Amino acid sequence: MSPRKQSSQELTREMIIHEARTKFVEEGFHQVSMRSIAKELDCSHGAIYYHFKNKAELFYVVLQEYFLELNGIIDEVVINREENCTKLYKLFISFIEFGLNNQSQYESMFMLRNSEIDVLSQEAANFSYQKFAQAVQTLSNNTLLIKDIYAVFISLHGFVVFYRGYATCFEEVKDAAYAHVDFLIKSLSSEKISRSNL
Amino acid sequence: MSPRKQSSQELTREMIIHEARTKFVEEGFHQVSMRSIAKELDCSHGAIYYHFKNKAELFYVVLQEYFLELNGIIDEVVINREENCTKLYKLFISFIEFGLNNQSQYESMFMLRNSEIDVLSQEAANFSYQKFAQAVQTLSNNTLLIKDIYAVFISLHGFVVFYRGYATCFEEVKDAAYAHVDFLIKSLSSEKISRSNL
DNA sequence: ATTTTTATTGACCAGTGGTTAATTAAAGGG
DNA sequence: CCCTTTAATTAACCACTGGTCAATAAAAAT
Repeated sequence: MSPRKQSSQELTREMIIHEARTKFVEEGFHQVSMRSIAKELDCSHGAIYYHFKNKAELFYVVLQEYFLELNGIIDEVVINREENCTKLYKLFISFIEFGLNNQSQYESMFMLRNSEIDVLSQEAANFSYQKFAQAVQTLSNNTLLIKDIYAVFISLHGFVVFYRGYATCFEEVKDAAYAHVDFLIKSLSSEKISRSNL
Repeated sequence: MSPRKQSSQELTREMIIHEARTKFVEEGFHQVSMRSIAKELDCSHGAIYYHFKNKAELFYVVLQEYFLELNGIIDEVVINREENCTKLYKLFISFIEFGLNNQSQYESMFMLRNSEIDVLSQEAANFSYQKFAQAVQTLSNNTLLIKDIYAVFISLHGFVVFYRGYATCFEEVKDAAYAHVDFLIKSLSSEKISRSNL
């Protein structure tokens, strides 16, 4: 009856991305179906496959924005004019805050395994981690061991993963977050003193 | 043609659980379909629904075993005749080891959110955590704060979640695990000294 | 005006979790 | 031993999922 719409209402890549992002943020990768996106855009789901190879590729594009956002947050903290140790603290908290205020995104960015989408975004995830590690290194005046930075990252990751789904936003668990970061910084601090024999 | 099989080859709850467990361990909750289990058992997938309300309930039963296994591991470490600090170290390593050597199970036990199965196993997960916390408390001669024990648990959790999918077993990342646990214990140790003003 | 390209549809595929009427084997009762 | 009841199973069905593709019509190029 009507293959190809009139140009005024033609589907664009941006329209799809926009709708995908909206639903993705609300429901997460697995809960959003290509058909539900198509329905919202008043088109058949087949049309989306003309613009994107598959679901993973579509959401990979959406995810890019959030990797950029996270990277921007890291930059922002480092650039601030404050004490290094204050900035370090804020960096850790900001990471957790991002994770818990963007739970669907965080899941696809750092948690999914063997699901097509993570294969694509693995590089971006790695880059964000490198950025994080570099920031920590800088803010600590290069006094930290790489493996300890890794340990911090993994521990922050654990916090986000643990509270995800249980808390709906950072605000709800900020006290626990502060305590967790305190705990990690305590370890980092004791490193500088007692570590030289291992 | 043949509703109801002859008693010699009737389906039992145990047969289903056994097959479900096998596939579950290999592929994980979401990858295993009720139909694939049925196929292996030479029955229709509808038959499984006679024995189990739904997929979540079936795998919940399977998961119980692994909660017990984890609890057993915790007990074992505590009971050993060794230095408390050695046991504490082993407890942390054992948790990571369990997580990485039982990745599919760990995912359903501690990672899934809002997927029916986690609602059922939340209680068991909480119990296992309590057991872990109690063990830590005991092994540290009650010198630790609850929130620090929480922080350790979350950080260990982070390690498992992070390496899951990337490593196929504990052995592959044991060095990183040792370093991570070192990092956490360093924080716990410094607690005892410097913590009294917060 | 005609051809070519581009975007879209809708039917289709194989798969998912889950339900249910119909059926038959087994168990229980007289 | 027959008959009824109960328990277990099947197959067809539902509404979904991601993904493909021939047919088609609008738009662009000639």
